[in-house]
Amino acid sequence: MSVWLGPILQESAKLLQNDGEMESGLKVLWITPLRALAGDTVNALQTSAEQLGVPWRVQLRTSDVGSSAKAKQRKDIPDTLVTTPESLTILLTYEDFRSRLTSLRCVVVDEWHELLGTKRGVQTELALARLRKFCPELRVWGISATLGNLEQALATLVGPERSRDAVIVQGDTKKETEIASLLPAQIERFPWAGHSGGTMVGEVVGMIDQAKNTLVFTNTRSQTEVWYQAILKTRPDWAGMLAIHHGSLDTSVRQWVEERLRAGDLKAVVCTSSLDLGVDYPLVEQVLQVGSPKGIARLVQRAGRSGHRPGVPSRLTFVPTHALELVELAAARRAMHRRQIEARLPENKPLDVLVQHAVTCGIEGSYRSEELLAEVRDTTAFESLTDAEWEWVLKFCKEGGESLHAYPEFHRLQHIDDQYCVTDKRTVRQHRMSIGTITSDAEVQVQYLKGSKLGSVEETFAARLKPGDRFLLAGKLLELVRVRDNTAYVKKARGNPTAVPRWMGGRMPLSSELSAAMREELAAAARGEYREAEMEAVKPLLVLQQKWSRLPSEKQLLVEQLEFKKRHLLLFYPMEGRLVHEGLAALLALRLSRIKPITFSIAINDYGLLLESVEVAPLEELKTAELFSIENLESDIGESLNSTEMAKRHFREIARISGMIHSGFPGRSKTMRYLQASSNLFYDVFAQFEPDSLLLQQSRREALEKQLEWKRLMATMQRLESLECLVERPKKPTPLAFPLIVERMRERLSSETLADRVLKMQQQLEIAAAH
DNA sequence: TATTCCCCGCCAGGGT
Repeated sequence: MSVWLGPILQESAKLLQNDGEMESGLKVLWITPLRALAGDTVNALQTSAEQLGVPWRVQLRTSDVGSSAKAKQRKDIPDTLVTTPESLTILLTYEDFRSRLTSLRCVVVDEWHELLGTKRGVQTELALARLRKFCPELRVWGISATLGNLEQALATLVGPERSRDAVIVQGDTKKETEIASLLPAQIERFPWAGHSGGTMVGEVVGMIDQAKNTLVFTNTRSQTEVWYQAILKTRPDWAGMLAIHHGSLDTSVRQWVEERLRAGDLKAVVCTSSLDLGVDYPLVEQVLQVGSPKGIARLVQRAGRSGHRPGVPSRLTFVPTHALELVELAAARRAMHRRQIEARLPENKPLDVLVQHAVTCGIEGSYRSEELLAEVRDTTAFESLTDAEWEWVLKFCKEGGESLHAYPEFHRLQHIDDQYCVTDKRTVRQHRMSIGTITSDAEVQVQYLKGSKLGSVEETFAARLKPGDRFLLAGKLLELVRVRDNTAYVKKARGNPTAVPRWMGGRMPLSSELSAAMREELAAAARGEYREAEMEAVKPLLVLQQKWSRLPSEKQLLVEQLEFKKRHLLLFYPMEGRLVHEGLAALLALRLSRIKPITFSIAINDYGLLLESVEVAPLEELKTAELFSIENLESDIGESLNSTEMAKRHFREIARISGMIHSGFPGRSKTMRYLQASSNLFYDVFAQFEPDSLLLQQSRREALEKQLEWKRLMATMQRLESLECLVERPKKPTPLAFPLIVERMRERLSSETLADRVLKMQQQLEIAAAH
């Protein structure tokens, strides 16, 4: 970070000097998406200012700043303010803030790639449009990691009007990134399926031992807990030098880990992407990645945690958890060298965020409809907002729309003398408390009886625990004593855990770019070209796939049909990530069952999908074109999946952001059940009284896009339609089929029985392969 | 809703 701040501050100081006499007041506003980054940014900016001889006061404004300090700050404003999008929006609700902005010359948005493509990004766009209106001469700078769509990122940051005159400045030092893999000694003995990577613990411990310090990235929070225990079991002498870091640990625990890491006295930290960003650790020598990186950008980002200095290469070692992940890695490396980094696509017209903004602006002062509309259209997100949509938004803020007008608490905006404003004190207070676009599931805090906090688990997990049950959190074995007031009180325990908490995170699919690169790598293997070390390692398995079935070229789609344990299996391998496969599986099952009434069971992973049935599926009777036709796609999806239920669940987010439901005070959230129940109620009321409500429409659209990757599904179907369909009838489950069959079994078996069964199946297959 | 499944944010005003 310090690499960047110097020149940026110098530039801004120069520009300000050119503007003539320096006024007192706020000059630079620095927006960062991360609170953890804000404190360091303040220090770095203050140091740079002193070195440059610019007598500027730099201050922090986030939730970490106490309310009295915040109140003082509003009267005696510093020269530079470092803040988050949420805190900035709250500032924009104060009527005195506008008058303090006359001296503002420059806004810097740090880590813009993190905000772009999210509703937080849209919130930032709207805030920037306000600031530009208050200070027309404002300069806007963004700092971003490499992205597949930098031009679009720029346009979104500065707004449609100015994007032609805006410029992209790239660093001239090329960062070297080296990616290697821990290759299993014998690929035949290496798991064909699974995800934990347990077989690699020994090798990982060896790697950690050789380096001064290591970050071990895993894909899930529960995986960090399991890996932490596994490493410690192998090397008990590392107790105290090994730490754990993920998003469900208490801030105090995380800060302690970050400080120890910075001081350089930790051997290793097992973490999730909670350490992707944030504080810079020049001391990190080695980065390991356990399991699929899912995308090229993520891989590069994580590698970048090591060698965080100019001129020093970043290095990452990949630890596969099953054989096909080696293909992923080989593909990711080649894509990285071609600079094929994923794009982050900006959100388009999320009206829930606009509803929130319209109320925010009405608190700051009063406005005329056309006036705010023009300002809002000055963002890329709402550039194409129609008059009718805007009228609907205002009406919704004014009287809760068609459905809620009987309830005075939804009459948030008043319309007086052609001006809109908020007058009710309670509305103001409630609105400030619920500003922001991040919605999360209700969690139960976990703390010792003595009082120190450890972190949180999901409500559903806590509900299943009985006093005396033991579970892992923050690398410790804990025993539940009691649950009270949304807090689980625990004490240290001995023995083995009875449960490992699982958190429902997002279901990250393999990115389109990585999927495409993977298909290309497999196609090369089909031609006999094994171009990377990982591909050489996995070669025996791919040769087996070819022998028992086929490896498809990029112009072919492989379909396998086989009988297994008296069931008929139909397997497709589009390699498009799990979300697309989920929609596709439901759709194919529906279209096949129209020809012949069959019930299918479905399994999916990032590589393909499985349809299982008692009777054989009528595959020959459908042409590829009919199977993958995008005609009637929407109604077929609606019929095959419960898309109303999907939209209903998603509506909770929209109801929260648009201010229909409130989650209570920070840290004292109402329970999930309550929130889901009230958002369901709102959904039903809307569906009955205002079925064409724009927020309902948004909910349907977003549910499809976020839970099924709708656009990608359409593109996939068009791609599949044009491919040659290869139908193979292997006698045994092939290496590609195997993980899907395991996935299918998972639903019926406990995890231990499953592990045994997988081992047995694989051994049988190995014997078959030997012959 | 499901279970392998990242991360990120957060009031105000008056009292001591």
